[in-house]
Amino acid sequence: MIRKEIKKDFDMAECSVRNILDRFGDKWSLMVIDLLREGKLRYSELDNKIESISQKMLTVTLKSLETDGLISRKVYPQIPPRVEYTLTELGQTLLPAIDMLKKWAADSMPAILAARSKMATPSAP
Amino acid sequence: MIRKEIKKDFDMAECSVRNILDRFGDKWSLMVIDLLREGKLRYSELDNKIESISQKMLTVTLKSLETDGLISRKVYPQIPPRVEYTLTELGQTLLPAIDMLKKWAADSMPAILAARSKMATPSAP
DNA sequence: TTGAATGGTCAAATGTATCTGACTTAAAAG
DNA sequence: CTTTTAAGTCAGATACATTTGACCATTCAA
Repeated sequence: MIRKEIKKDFDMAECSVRNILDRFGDKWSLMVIDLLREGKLRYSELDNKIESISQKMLTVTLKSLETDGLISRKVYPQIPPRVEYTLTELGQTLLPAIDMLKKWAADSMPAILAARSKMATPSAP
Repeated sequence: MIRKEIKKDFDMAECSVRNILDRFGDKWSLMVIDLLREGKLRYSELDNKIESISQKMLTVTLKSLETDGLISRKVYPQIPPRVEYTLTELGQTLLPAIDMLKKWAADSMPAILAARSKMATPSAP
């Protein structure tokens, strides 16, 4: 997402790993979706929970997720403004896949760390 | 992956979406794994199948996947050289998650495209 | 003796995702 | 009259992923 390639909108025929990464391979999109799984969150709440994100990227990420119909944005015409974000039904359908990835990461971490330290000492004396 | 953050090796406790993206959020890693699902492939075969990848990025991607124990690299001491890459068992465990993502993308594409065109014409005239 | 093929490496240039910091709007509180 | 708040916007700088193009070693075939 965010990239130009998206506009080249995705090739129904190919539907490869590339399309997924074009959408979610950025730094924040999946994280925002994951945070919204429990319900509504305001802009500032997301900002606090993620901490390291810049305002600009939070705005950009939320906008692109909204454009794709994965989250919805509700504005309350108050002062100061109040904006709440929730997952749409479409957005919710992504959660099982995210969970699977998270589970894979949790299960595989020991093996990955082991492989990595093996590379550090390639059967050295 | 490839980024520095990886070295900061990943926080067993957090195990969030971030760790996954730090590993696979790049442009090529998941694609390589997906291509290797059917069996061995030589360097040049991967190069041909992906087309748009540069030699350098193919090398870098393969090396980092090997370091993480997801693929294995077998060199045949011939001239000209022959190098074959295969998924390790660990690498294979990632396939179901990839499949789930691909299925999600295929299923959700119509809805995403619809949402996107709705944003293009926000109930205008 | 030149060229092709394989699996690379390296330096430098490019592209683009992301960050920083300043600014905005409107009302309400001090 | 100044500050605070929420949810942004904008310009400019930075970081880093990726590409381009040159190069290497070795052997066989022309």
